[in-house]
Amino acid sequence: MMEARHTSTSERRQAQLDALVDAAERRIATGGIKALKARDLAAEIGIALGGLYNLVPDLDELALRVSSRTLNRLGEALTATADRWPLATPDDAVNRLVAIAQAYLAFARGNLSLWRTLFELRLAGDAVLPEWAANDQLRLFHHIAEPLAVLLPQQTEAGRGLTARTLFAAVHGIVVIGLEDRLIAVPPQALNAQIEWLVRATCRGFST
Amino acid sequence: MMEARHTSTSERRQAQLDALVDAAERRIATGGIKALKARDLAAEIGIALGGLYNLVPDLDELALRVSSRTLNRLGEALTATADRWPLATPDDAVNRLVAIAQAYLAFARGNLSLWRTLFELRLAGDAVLPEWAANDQLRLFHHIAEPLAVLLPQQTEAGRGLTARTLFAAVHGIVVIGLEDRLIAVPPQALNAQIEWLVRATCRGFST
DNA sequence: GCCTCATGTGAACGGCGTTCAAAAAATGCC
DNA sequence: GGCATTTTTTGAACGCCGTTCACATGAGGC
Repeated sequence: MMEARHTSTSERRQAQLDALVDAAERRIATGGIKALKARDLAAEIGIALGGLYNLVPDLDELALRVSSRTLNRLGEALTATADRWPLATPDDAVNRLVAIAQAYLAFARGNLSLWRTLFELRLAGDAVLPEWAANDQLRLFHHIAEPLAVLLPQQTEAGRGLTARTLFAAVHGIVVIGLEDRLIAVPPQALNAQIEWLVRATCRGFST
Repeated sequence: MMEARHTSTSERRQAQLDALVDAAERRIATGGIKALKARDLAAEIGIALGGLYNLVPDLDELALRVSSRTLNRLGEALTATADRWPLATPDDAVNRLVAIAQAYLAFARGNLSLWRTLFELRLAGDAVLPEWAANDQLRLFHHIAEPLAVLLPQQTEAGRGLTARTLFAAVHGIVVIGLEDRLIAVPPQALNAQIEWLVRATCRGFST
């Protein structure tokens, strides 16, 4: 053991785990979740096949860790976009919502495989969602709920949360189907315009 | 060979293929696409393992055939719903669109695993979508485009087609995320109301 | 130096989709 | 019917997969 000085076992394990998640991320980004092979990963980070299971209980959890990273990068992208748009008037709110939706599309386009695995992951039977994953998601919804507070000041927090989820899901639907070449969908070059139209239309729906 | 009289080879092959797709459909409906195992299927329809590949080139195509059935049943469900709603006035059109969207949700709920495999199927690299599959999809969009013609008489056919795709994708997004227990989403009991709200809001967006 | 114990290893296991040489059945011909 | 030829069916075998576990390896305390 002991290749670097002052390196405890747990520190090395953490470094190996980081390398593993790095490798997993690269492989998913290149070849999708189907490209996550135990033997390839072990070879890439220089440990024996069985050693993987000292770092991670199974490959599903590895994909989950990659997804967590992706979700955080998505959050940063949305934050960066939101910060570029003022939020004083209702018009500002609508514009920011449009910008966020389009940033979502841009992120999905630019991180296609990683973004897809966010939703392809179906955990085995027991299906207990780790709480950190839930928190990651809640943080995303905040980006939508915030402008909604300007647009719908009279609504309750819970009501706006529901609206935020609905709006997100609708935009998400356009993006999923639009980026899926197998389906007859909104053509890729029209996606931005259609998303903008949908967001503006639903926002107009608030006032009537 | 020859167990039933006047049964040609090709007729028996067709019967076996039907039995195979039946079995595949049952297994997907029960356990999702992960439950589609070559050995189980062969045993269930009473042929040898290798015999499967006389009926179907691989399991992906089998899943595709099941998906075709599902798509057709979905089409029938939407047709039945559409037929129950008049289409004389713009108000009628909006109401019908809402009804169709909710019928889509109901179908997804009632055929969860089969409906999911419609979208989980990612065909290998070459990615040529069989034309019959494309036609199935086009027929579905017609159900949305038809009311849109009443709502947007001045628009071109192509423009309405684009709107139909966008509207479908948005509703689809709410349904996918809403029926996915892994994600924080619109709670199931609120799905109907949220879908109705979205459809009505976007329809109001047409006139302004 | 030596014992102890945590850590790392890779052969092995069970399961998967798919293939293919060989067996079996059907068909054609006398 | 009997034999040769072709078609169809069979299941053992292949290669790959995720995961496990008996064993080897090396570090830390004495």
